[in-house]
Amino acid sequence: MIENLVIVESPAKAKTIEKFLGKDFRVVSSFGHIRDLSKKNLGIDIEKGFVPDYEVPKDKAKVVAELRKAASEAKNIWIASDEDREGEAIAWHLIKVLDLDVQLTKRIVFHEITKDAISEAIKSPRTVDMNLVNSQQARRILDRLVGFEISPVLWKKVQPSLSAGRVQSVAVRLIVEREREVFSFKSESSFRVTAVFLTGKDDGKQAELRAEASKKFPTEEEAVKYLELCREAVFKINTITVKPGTRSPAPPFTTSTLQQEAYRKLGFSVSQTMAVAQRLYEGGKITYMRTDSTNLSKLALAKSHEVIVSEYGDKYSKTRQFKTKSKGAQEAHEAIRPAYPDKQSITGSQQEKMLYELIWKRTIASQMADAQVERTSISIELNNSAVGFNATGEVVVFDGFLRVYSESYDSENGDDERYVIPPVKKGMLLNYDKITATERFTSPPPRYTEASLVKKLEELGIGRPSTYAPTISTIQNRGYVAREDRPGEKRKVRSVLLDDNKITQASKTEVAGKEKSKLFPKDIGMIVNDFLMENFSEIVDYNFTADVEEQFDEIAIGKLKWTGMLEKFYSPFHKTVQNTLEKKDKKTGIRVLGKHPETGETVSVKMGRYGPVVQIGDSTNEDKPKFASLLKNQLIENLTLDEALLLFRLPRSLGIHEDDEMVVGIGKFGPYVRFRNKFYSLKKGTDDPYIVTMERALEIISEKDLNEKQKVINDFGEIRILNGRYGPYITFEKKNFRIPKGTDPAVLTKEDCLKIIGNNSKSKG
DNA sequence: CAGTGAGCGAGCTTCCGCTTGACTT
Repeated sequence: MIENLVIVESPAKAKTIEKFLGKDFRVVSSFGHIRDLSKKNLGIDIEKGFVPDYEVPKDKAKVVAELRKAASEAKNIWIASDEDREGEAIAWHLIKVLDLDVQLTKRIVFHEITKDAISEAIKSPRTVDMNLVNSQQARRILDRLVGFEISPVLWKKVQPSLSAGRVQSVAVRLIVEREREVFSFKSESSFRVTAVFLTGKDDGKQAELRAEASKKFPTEEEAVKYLELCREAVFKINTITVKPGTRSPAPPFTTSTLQQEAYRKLGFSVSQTMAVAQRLYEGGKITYMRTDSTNLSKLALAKSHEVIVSEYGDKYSKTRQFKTKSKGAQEAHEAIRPAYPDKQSITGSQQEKMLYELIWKRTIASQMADAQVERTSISIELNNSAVGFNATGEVVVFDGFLRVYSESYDSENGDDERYVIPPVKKGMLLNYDKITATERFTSPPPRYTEASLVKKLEELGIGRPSTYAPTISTIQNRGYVAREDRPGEKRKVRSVLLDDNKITQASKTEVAGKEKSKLFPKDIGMIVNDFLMENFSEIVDYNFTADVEEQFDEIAIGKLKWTGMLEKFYSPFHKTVQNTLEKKDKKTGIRVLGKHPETGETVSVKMGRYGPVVQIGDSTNEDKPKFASLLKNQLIENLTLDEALLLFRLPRSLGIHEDDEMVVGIGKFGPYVRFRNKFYSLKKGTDDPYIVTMERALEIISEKDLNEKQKVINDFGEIRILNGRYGPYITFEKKNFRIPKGTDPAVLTKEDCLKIIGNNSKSKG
């Protein structure tokens, strides 16, 4: 018999807490929820008043069995799941599943994982709060109703296996709407005039003063005119203002801000960040990584203060507690911080080190003094124009937290480099060194990255720290959106230069609209989004979650009955579902592009069985309609008639070579030549499938055939030695094995190969 | 891997949030 059994949610937390509690306590973990709505069917008896049908999922059976055993051997049972809606529900499910006594089971919560906080919690146990549990049940059931009633509508009206949900459907909506904004955006250009002035040379030294004209010029002509004025002008410093300013550090990391910064500073994807953070957490190096709180424990505040004072001195320290701003935050945990703030670095993988250092810096910086800056603005007047120049500069007087950390932003143009203004005086006359008018283009709103999408969802109060990464995976797995790159397009940028009394006009090309790892909607995502907007606008409303959250909060304080809340939501919702099923047609996103210029047949584009497809003609005619698939980056939404017609020019025959036909086309992996049932990729950038000739195709074919011949170094039947991208290797039973350095692969015998295979499998297994 | 677009029908898909491994490459 054990005296006390404490159940927490996470095994790593269990380990830590057991150390603090001593011998009389055994601490075990539930690994999150242990019970959920039945997987089959809806799992809710609506007629009886939304009675949930709970079951222990297969993968939790073992955990539950172990918990049962542990519970039966303990005198007192303490449930220390998190202090939020989900945590309270976990506690209640534990009581139900383990057959515990509601009154005798002690419910406690830890606000932080420190010895003091834990001993304090043990002193004041309570019982489970059923209002809070009911608000969780309402949340769970509402999500199930939304997901399991709308998804089947999509299977019928759009495509099988699709899904809709309170969170994912809004995430898709954001991406679809942003793409449409980008698509309809019209870029405008204007000319920005910048100057480099030379200050007077009192002591023989000339300094450069960079400034920008107070006005932009809409046309090149106007810019030239202004530069002509500048050529004759006398420049005088009109005003100088110096204003002190401060900059404050950002709060410590939450899940969302960690994901954003790790993406911007380290290039980690959202799921990568979570995986690395999980390892740091399990290794006891950081606090829990799924949190919406910016709160730091007293211990962390004190430790950080010590570190800052000893490393940087007293005046760099400023203890702060940040208020969590995000909507719907539940604050069951601390912010993400180093477990031991005095450890500036750790051992581990490169990624672990980098992420840890980021967390350390952010935490420490949050406890440091404001930076003091001095912002100088200078205005320069011209004697012959009302349009003058302005120069702004910033000097850091006291670096404060900047010494350790400065936050990154998503903004594309990195104009925020700090510029130091040279010493100047009011009334000083300046000569120009050169003045440049450069064409600037307005840019469309930026497409979402995984990280900026998380930020937006958090702002809307949609999703939770534990679901940001999975949600982003889901909408990609369903094919609604994809993370893609775009090469961008070249455009001409004009400029006018005034130098040495001469005005010259020039232009160069730059690449605009280049994208790296951005979220793009796919056709099926756009079709599903439009379908949901038409039929379930309430669910995809940006405020839907916030509205229901308000009601969950009322349930949690006993002001609203959870079944009543569900009833009020469900009856109109269910009617909409049935109405949509009965009355709405199948949605294919069809667009008629026009008439075929030669045959006059209708050309349309839509979602077909195997993906987006262009169709010429229809089945009412004598001739069967013709079909062609869209290319990878084309969308149903903005395909033109010309682009559609071009798709029918492929695949095309190049003619007969040695009795066999040679065909060129575009497949999943780009343009190809097919000959004797083998596929040969065309060279990117050099070969165009629409104009490539048989002669060139033969070159490509013989090159690849030669490579393939060279690929096999030796063939022993099951075991083969091949030349790969990373050098020679052995392949055996679909597994690949590296050949030790310094070994000539050509002389290896079958026995040698078996030895290498044996060694490698041992070290792995 | 690089196609497909005739039609029928059975059986399957799906949510959000809380937790980690167990899988394969």
